[in-house]
Amino acid sequence: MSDTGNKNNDDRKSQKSERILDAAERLFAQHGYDGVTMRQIANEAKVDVALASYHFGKKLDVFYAVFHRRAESLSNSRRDVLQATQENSNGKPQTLEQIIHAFVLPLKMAQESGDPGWKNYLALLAYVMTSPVWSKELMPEIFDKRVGEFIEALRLALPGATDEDLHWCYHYVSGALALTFAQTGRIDRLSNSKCLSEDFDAAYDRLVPFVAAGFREICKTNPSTSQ
Amino acid sequence: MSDTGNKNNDDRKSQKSERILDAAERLFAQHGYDGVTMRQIANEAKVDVALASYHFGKKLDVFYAVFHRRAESLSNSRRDVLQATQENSNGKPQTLEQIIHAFVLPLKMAQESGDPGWKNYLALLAYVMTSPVWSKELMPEIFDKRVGEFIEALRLALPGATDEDLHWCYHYVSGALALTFAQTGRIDRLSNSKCLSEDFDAAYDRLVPFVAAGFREICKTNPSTSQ
DNA sequence: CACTATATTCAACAAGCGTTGAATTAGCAA
DNA sequence: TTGCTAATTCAACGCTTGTTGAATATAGTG
Repeated sequence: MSDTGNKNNDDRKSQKSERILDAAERLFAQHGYDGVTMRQIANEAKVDVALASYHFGKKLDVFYAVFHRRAESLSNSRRDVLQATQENSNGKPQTLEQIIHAFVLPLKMAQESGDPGWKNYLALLAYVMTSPVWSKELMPEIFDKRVGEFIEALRLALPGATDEDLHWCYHYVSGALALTFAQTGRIDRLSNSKCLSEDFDAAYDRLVPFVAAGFREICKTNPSTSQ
Repeated sequence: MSDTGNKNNDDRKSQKSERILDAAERLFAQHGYDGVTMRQIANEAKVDVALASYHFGKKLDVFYAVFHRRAESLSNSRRDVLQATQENSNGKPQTLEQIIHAFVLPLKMAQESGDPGWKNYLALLAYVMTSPVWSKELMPEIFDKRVGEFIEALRLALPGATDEDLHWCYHYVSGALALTFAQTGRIDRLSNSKCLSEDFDAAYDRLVPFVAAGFREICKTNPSTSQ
């Protein structure tokens, strides 16, 4: 399966430069930035320790390269899916479930793409999102603007909701997603393996109605005249 | 305020040993285990670098000491609050909101205790919860059993709910809480400072009805005879 | 072939790491 | 005081870290 003789079309992707990013992605996702050494990355990628520096610069630049390799693609995919569902509902406001589904669908697709790199990347994203240090540095430049579009769509579906309510509810969604990405295996243990961390189908299919109900509960208009 | 002359009743708590744990707690919560050096801890605690090893052993033992210092206290407090509300509702099953409130109340109280150490500890807990490595090692021994009691209480309030539904919903709550503890400051930025990471009142007061509605949506009995 | 640019490895550096044994201080009992 | 013990500092150890300049291999071009 790997000894087919096609020369460099396939090899482009399996070059050492990409192998380094793959290894770093997996290791950073599991142990965090400071928990990984350049030598570990090189070992896992089966290259010399100096090669990562040659291609990407300092260790911090390796981390940035890993983070940015899939960031734009994922962020754009989320924008596209949200836009597509907006156009499909002709003028009418989308339902809450549609919006939330559009928000998580690209994540679900990434998880199920078959590429283990995507799973590692989302675990890395969970690490970045929950880190007080990295969150401030890396989330604004690419992912925060998508949140703004998401919130605007929600505002249309939930007229009368306050900014505070919308953002706190989004915050809960964000946390639930991050813990799902992180794949800690805790739910497996707590549920006696009735739930599995890798079962993203189960996680996402319940997440959408769960948070939709939560949004409706928090953002319902205050009872003024019962209408 | 700090130059009162009482000799050793107050000083017991401000001894260097405790100062080391306080410093380590703050640093570990912000930068993770590998992002902190023994010398940073000693600097922040204003003691010699060898003192932490003298009191606690290796760096890993310092981390364990920090984690365990408040773990039992927090875990027991959660058990007590849950038991107390169970006894107050005489035999009748508690409402969802009561159960969830009992689950988060000790966390809210810890945050608002005025001791900045508790804020740092909960941020450390978020770090541990979301780390694939630490979660497996540290969550089972103390915190996981409380989750079992919590789920059992939920099962009474939500008859007919499956184990899978209950655990996935708990997973969402857990993630939302972790991101709240982590205090990344992201919600401040996204909401143009209309929401504040340190505003745990706002976070918890919305969290309870939010997840209660989510639980009801997911765990509602399949429509058999409308009752 | 030679030439060149790129890719990769080798070897080594200075700095920082966790840890520890010896020396010093502080606290307290006799 | 003296003696004893715990607490704290000092100084240094061996090791690992990220990084880099020189050396070597590889691939493509003429």
